[in-house]
Amino acid sequence: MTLKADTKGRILDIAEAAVLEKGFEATSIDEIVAAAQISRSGFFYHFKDKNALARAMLERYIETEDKLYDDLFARARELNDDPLHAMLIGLKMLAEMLEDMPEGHPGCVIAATAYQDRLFDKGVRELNRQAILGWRRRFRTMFEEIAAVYEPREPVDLDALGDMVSSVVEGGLVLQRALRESNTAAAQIMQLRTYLKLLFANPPPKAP
Amino acid sequence: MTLKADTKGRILDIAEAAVLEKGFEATSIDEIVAAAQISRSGFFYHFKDKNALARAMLERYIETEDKLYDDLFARARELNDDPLHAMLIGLKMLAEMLEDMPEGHPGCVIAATAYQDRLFDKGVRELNRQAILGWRRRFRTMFEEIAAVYEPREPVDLDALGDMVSSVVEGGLVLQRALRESNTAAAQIMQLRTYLKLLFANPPPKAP
DNA sequence: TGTACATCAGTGAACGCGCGTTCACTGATGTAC
DNA sequence: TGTACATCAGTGAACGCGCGTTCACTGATGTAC
Repeated sequence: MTLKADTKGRILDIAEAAVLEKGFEATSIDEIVAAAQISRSGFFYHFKDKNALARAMLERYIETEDKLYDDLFARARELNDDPLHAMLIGLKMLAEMLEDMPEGHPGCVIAATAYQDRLFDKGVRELNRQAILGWRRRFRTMFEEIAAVYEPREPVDLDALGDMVSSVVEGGLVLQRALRESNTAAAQIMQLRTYLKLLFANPPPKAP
Repeated sequence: MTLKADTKGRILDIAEAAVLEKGFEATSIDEIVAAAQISRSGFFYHFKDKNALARAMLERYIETEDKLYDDLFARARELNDDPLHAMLIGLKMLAEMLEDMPEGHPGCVIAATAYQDRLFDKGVRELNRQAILGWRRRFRTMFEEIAAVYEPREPVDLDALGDMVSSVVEGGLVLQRALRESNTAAAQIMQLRTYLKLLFANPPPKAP
């Protein structure tokens, strides 16, 4: 990994932005290498074919997103040790983050590839699937912790509730892109937050 | 519109299915005409170019979806004249409909094109935008009616709540596609339903 | 310190295939008088 | 009822351009002895 160049990372940045605007098939290697200021063969030095680019793009995106969630909810937990309040703080921070992006959040690579999955091999599709399942587990664990303290007011499937974080983000981003607004996704996260407040409104059974 | 043929409708059916699997650019006119059993030039008799296909596809999809919402929530309202309960019944029916599709719901054309919008002209993008805004208005009106009877327990932005129906459907479908499950979207709608139950749980102020 | 070789990060030219689109044409059905 | 013309729903061949991929090659840097 050279300091100055990092051509591979540059290619991935360019590809990601282009894929979110036009889709994978419509993003040509020619346009990528032109923007990255290398030759076509330079591209094939880094990626054996176009599918390898898709896989690398997804792997990097998932890693980044996982780390973001790790950091964000860890910080939230530092601010308040109660699992419910930590979750509410984390969602607020997530909403603020999305709203503060100058050009609006560009969208989610997972959603983009989910609607083009026949273009990719089984490995890429499985990567996508595992990412979503990972988020389900992540948030389910957090909701279990909350439900152990605050009894839910309505019966609730914790897997579905875990999925709801991803679902609301993905749905919000679809709407935001289609509307060409910049705060739709943040508003949807705030709705989820209100839902959780109402769902877990019962005070802890035993206050020490 | 010939009875036997309806070639144009057949083309749109085939194109829609293909676009949801691979995206618009990767769906070739050749594969469409092969499936529709006409020649390439037959395609260009019905659509002046590929962008016209996209527009027609979206127009038809939006019309179908609007009619579906019209029918579904009208039926729900017939079953219960209370606006809240009608909404809850409507959402349940929507969830059941999604869950009962044998192959799982194929996905939403709006979402697919939202992540490929640079491929289309301004007209198509605006069509997309207006569809989402139409759904926002539709559901906002219904929520206003509900809020006039049941005071919300938490302050809530009714535009965002209106968007939430689309958002949860879109998000659920993204997850469902990525997971290759068939009931994810339905489960998300049921979460929204629980949210609404909690949000509008206060009984009507004046029972007659 | 010098030399030999290996690896890294590319270049430039060429390939053939598939794509969207155009064009002149056609046979069946509908309409005017 | 017959004829002339128009419209509908296509066909078949050809077009040129852009795409992903391959191949032989290269100059700079790193490593072994």
